[in-house]
Amino acid sequence: MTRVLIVDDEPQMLRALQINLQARQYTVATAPDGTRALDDAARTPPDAVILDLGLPGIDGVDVIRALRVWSTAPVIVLSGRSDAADKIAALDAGADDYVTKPFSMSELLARLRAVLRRPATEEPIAGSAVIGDHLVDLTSCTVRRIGAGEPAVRLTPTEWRILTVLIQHPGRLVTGRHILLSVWGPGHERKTNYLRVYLAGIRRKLERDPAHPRHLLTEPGMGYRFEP
Amino acid sequence: MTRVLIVDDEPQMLRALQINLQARQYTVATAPDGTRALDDAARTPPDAVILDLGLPGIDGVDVIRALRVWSTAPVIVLSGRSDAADKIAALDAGADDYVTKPFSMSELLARLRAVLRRPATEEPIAGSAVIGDHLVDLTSCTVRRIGAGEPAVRLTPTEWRILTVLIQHPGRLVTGRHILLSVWGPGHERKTNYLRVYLAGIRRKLERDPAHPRHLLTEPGMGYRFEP
DNA sequence: GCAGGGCGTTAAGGAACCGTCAAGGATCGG
DNA sequence: CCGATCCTTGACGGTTCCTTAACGCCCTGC
Repeated sequence: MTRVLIVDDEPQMLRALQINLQARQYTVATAPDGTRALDDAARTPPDAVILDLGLPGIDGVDVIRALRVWSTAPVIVLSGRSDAADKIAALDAGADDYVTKPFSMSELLARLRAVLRRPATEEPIAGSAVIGDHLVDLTSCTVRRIGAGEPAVRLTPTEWRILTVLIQHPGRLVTGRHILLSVWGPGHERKTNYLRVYLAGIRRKLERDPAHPRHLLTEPGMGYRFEP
Repeated sequence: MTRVLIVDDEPQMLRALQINLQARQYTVATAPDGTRALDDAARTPPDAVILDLGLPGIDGVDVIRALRVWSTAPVIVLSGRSDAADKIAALDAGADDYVTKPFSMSELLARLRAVLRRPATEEPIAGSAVIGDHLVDLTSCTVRRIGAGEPAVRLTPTEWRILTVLIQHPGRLVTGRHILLSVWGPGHERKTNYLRVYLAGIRRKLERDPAHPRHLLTEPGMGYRFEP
């Protein structure tokens, strides 16, 4: 059964969506704000998320980002605002579609079918990894020194994105081109010097001996590999 | 470089899209109608398609269906019609997104980034093979010594490409010309000495007795054969 | 027996790649 | 406005890899 998480603070809208989805045999979970949505998603991972942007508390775009750290479930954004800037922010944060209110229920259902159609969830995503004597946790974006409890190391946003790509393919080779596409987007495939700079930084922060890495390996001419 | 096929019958719109996409480093192909779009897509498969629904000739929805028979490239539909019924028809035919005119160019670009973000790569069929006491895994580009867990052997990019060609035709003869074409491309069919050098290197790394190979065999005057 | 072609092996030069450092620009918050 | 942080960019030295040439072996046909 396909599991859909609906996040909306208006009870009416929540109820309307819930009824329509359940009538189509979807399993529905609901949350009234971003915090509880992330909580529910972490406990029982959904197959898709319908997310209202006008939430109390956390900003909707931040909810998408937090979700994208560990989940690839498609996210359809609902919003009353039709500004291009809002749409771009949500889509670039990781949303799969953006629907402005008022919307047709049957259109929303068609868009839901569209995002669910693609090759369901691929490989289970690793949420954490051990590098050197550090525990890297992608779900909470923290690095703790093993033994000590203090988050001694801080990584920059770009460093997190690169690490995420590598850790999500444990043991496998990841080409430089793939990292550049995932992190910087199309048009940056040639800037291999970025990788050199950032990998050096990440290794300096995490590896025990940055000059002789044991987990973040370089395959000359091929790319990089995270070796658990 | 990401390749985008734009299908639109209005030269103005076509040109505007083309300029904007090329400025973002996309490779752009264009087609004025459905027939030529399908033709172009079949010849050089695009990574994404932007499709105007108001086309002369074939109906846009049929173009989507025809494309979906063999391609999984994401399709973004442009349309002047905002009826829910039209959207549903296009989305259920296999489109990934539906944008109504007039639209913001930056929004369209964001939606393009969103649909291109997905798994992106249908992985080329790969496999694994046992050579000597080594397990060669093409999907992760690793060589592990059977028994031990350490990846003791490292192969260079060219060695991987040659091995891939051979392993993907197990038990069958592969001509030297075919390997040279696959690995070095057209114009290098005569450089058979490359093969001698690299096959020697691969055998030295993988075969138990490189002088008397048991898996990477030479067929004198013909080519090479991978014997599982 | 001998010449010749195809193949295996080795070594060296040059190109491409990678790690490192440092400086300049962009962005954000105070 | 200023400082801090992060991203971008260029340069340099070291390493790996690709290319090329040379030499020896084996087999074949004469």
